[in-house]
Amino acid sequence: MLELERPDTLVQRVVNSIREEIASGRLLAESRLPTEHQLAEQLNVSRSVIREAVSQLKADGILISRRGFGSYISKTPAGTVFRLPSKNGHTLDLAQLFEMRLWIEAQAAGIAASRRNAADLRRMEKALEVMAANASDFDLSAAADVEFHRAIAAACRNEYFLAFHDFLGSQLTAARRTAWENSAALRGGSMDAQNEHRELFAAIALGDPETAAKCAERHLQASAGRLGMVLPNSVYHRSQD
Amino acid sequence: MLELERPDTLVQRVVNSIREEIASGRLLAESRLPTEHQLAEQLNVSRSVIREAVSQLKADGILISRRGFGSYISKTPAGTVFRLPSKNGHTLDLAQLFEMRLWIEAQAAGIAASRRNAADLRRMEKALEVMAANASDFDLSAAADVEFHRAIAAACRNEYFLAFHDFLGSQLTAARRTAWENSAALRGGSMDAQNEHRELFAAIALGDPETAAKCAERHLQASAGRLGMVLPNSVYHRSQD
DNA sequence: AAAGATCAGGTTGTCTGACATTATTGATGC
DNA sequence: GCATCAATAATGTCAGACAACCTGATCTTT
Repeated sequence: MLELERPDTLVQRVVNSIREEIASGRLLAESRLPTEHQLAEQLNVSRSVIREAVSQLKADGILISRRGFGSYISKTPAGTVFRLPSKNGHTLDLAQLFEMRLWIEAQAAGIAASRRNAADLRRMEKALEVMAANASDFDLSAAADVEFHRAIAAACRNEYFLAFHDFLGSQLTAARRTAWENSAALRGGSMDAQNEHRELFAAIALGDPETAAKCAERHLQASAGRLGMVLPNSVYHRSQD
Repeated sequence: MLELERPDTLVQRVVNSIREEIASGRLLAESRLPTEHQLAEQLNVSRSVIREAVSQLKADGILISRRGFGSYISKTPAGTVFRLPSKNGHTLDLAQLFEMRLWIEAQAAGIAASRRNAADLRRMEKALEVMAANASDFDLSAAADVEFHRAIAAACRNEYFLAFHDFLGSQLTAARRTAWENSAALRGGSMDAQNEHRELFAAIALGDPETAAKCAERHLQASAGRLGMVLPNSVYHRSQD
C-alpha cells in the first residue's frame, strides 16, 4: 500500500529554516532575530506564517520574544524539550525504544531497592494483587502492570526520572499500537510474567539492588520475547569479545 | 531581586486550555476539535490566536490537522515530546536533574563495557588525552570531558539513549549556568577527575560492566561534590534500613 | 442499478492591513 | 546631570479575504 507524501507547509519550512540557522551557528545564542516583518520579507511569506513558526520555537524554549523589543535566541538554543529523533520522519525504531526502556526500568529497579519505603512496597503489592485477580481481563491486568512498574519508578524519588519513565511507556504503547494492532500476544505468557514480577518485587522488598536490576532486565527481555521482538544482546550476560 | 509576574499571553492560555480539555478527558483521542472559527468564537479570541495555539500543539504531536477536513486529537494525546516537569514554571531542581544524569551515565558505562568496540575505545582515549594535554585550558578540557562521556553513551549503540544523554547534558549545563555563573569550582579537582576517568575507562576497556557502572557513579558523585551540590544518598552503598 | 463525474459547502493554509500594548531612544527642560 | 516626555519600533491581537483541499450529495452515463 503506497503513501503519497506531501510537501511541507510553509510554517514547517520556516521552522526548519530557523532551526538550521541556529544549529549551523549563523545565528548565535542570545543574539536577536530579525523582526517579523523583515523575516516575512526575506523568506517571502506572510507575517502570520512567521508568527506561527516563531510560536512553535518559543514553545520549545529555543526563542524568546518580548513585546516591544523583539525576539532573540535563548541562552539554551538546544531547547528545553526532548524529541525522539526520527530519521525518515515518522516511524520509530521499536526495538531500540524498547531496549532503552529496559535499561531505564532496570536502573529504576536497582534504585528502588535501596530507596523504597513501606508505602512503596504496599503500592507494588497491591498492583500485583490486582493483576493476579484479573488475569483474564486484559485491560485491567495491563493497567495493573503499568501501575506496578510505575510504583517502582516512583520509589526512586526523582520526579524527572519518573516523568521520563512515563514518557517512554506512553511512546512505546503508542508505537506498538500502530505497529501491530494485536497486542494479544501478551495473553499467553501472563503466568510467566506474574512469576517474574514476584521475583522482582521480592528483590526490591529485600533491598537488594543488584538482584532487582537483574530481575527487571530478565523480565523486560522476556516481555520482548513474548511480543515477538528481537532485541540486541543482553547487557550483562553477553559473551566476551 | 524580585521578578514581575506577567499574565500569560492569549495564545498560552488557549494552549493550556486545550491541553487541560484533553487531560481531563472532555476531549477524547481521535475525536475532532471544533473548527478554528468555532474555537475563536467560543474562547472570544481571534482566529490568529487559535492558529498559533493549535500550531504549538501540532508540533508536540498532540493535534493533527488536515487541510479541508479539520483538526483532531492524535492517537497519542500524551504527545511525542518530553518536557522536564517544572512546578512553578521556570526553575529546575538541579540536584534531581544531576541525580538522574548520574543514573543514566552509570547505566551507560555498564552497557558500554559490554558493547564497546575498538573504535569506541580509541575515541574515549583520545578525549582523555586532549583533556590531559589541556588541563589548564578550561574550555578545551571541559569540551573533552563532554566528548569522553558522549563516547561512552555512543558505545551503547542506541540512538535514543544517546539523544537523551545529550539532552540531559545540555539541560544541566544550561541550568548550572543560570544558577551559579561560576563553574570555576571545577578547576581545583581536575586531577581527581582525571584519575576517575582513567579508572572508568579501564573498566570499560576490560569489559567489566559492574565495575564500570560503579566507577561512573563514583565519578559523578565526586563531580557533584566538586560543584558543591548535595545529592541524595548513593544508590548502591547506602546503609540498610 | 451501478459506476464515475460534477458541484456545493465547509475547513485549514496563507495573505493583507490595521490597531493595541509595550520597550527603546533621544530630545527637552530644569 | 537627571527626570520627563514624545517619537519610533517591535510584538500581540484583531478582522476579513482568498486559495487549496476534503467530504458528501447530486447528476450523468453506461
